[in-house]
Amino acid sequence: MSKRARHQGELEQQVLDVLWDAKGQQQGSEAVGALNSQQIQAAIVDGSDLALTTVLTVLSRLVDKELVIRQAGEGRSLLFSAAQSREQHSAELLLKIVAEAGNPALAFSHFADGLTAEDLAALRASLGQAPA
Amino acid sequence: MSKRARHQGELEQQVLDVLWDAKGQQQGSEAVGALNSQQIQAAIVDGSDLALTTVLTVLSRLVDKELVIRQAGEGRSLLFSAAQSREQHSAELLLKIVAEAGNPALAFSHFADGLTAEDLAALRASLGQAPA
DNA sequence: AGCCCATTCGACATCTCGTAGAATGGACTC
DNA sequence: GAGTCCATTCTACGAGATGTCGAATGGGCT
Repeated sequence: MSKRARHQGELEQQVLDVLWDAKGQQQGSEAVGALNSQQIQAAIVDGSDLALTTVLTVLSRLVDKELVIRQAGEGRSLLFSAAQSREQHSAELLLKIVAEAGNPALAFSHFADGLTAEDLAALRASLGQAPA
Repeated sequence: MSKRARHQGELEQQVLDVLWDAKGQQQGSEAVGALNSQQIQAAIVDGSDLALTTVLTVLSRLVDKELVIRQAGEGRSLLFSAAQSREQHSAELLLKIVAEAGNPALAFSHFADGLTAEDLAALRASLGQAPA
């Protein structure tokens, strides 16, 4: 035996991470962080040797969830890329939670209490304000 | 056949909502929003007539997840209550996302862009700052 | 002791996710 | 044009989470 089936979306997350990292280091060219299946397979650390089809299946599911974009590449190959940056994705998750929160103001207050000083400063900065 | 099985955690969410609402309107007494199974069953809108055992099963799973607290009530009955307020729970989710975000500062910036003016003001207020 | 009712157990169905072998189909070769 | 290769797609199965209950249990009460 070898790789115990990861839990709850772990593999999907790893694939997304690979794609996000690729998108991050895009150097001004055209193909913004688009990778083919084998590049993705190779980039998944984990030490485990996942079958290429496994990677493709996951990719396919991520495309269905609109988290990944699939486009034609050289010849019959396909290229995959993250639909958004890691941070845009995080922001979307944050917004969704706020939207579902009964009392956003109260939730924010608890949220602020739990943030590290560093993150707190970053948040203030992104709100375009000087620290209190 | 009748109510098609809700999707992905829908019922658990509804039960939590009932418990959160109950906790919200606690009127200073002792039993802070603690309800018994039938009260919860009755409070679940949905029009569907869920079996009491179904509600109990869900409750039991929520207790395992430590989202709900179970305590002894009158006689052999049990009382259930939300472990935290809806907002504390939201805040926890927000913090978890921030913790997993690669670049919190960037994520915050996208987050702020997506907030409504009202929520933005609330967030600023909770950071102890005056609006820009 | 026997009855009642709240609670707990055990089950089954569906969906999501990990994992991958078999089947397909187009491109390239001879 | 038939044969071969290889990327992609299909199909499948196992495990875990969740929805949904009926059957079995167990503590009180009469």
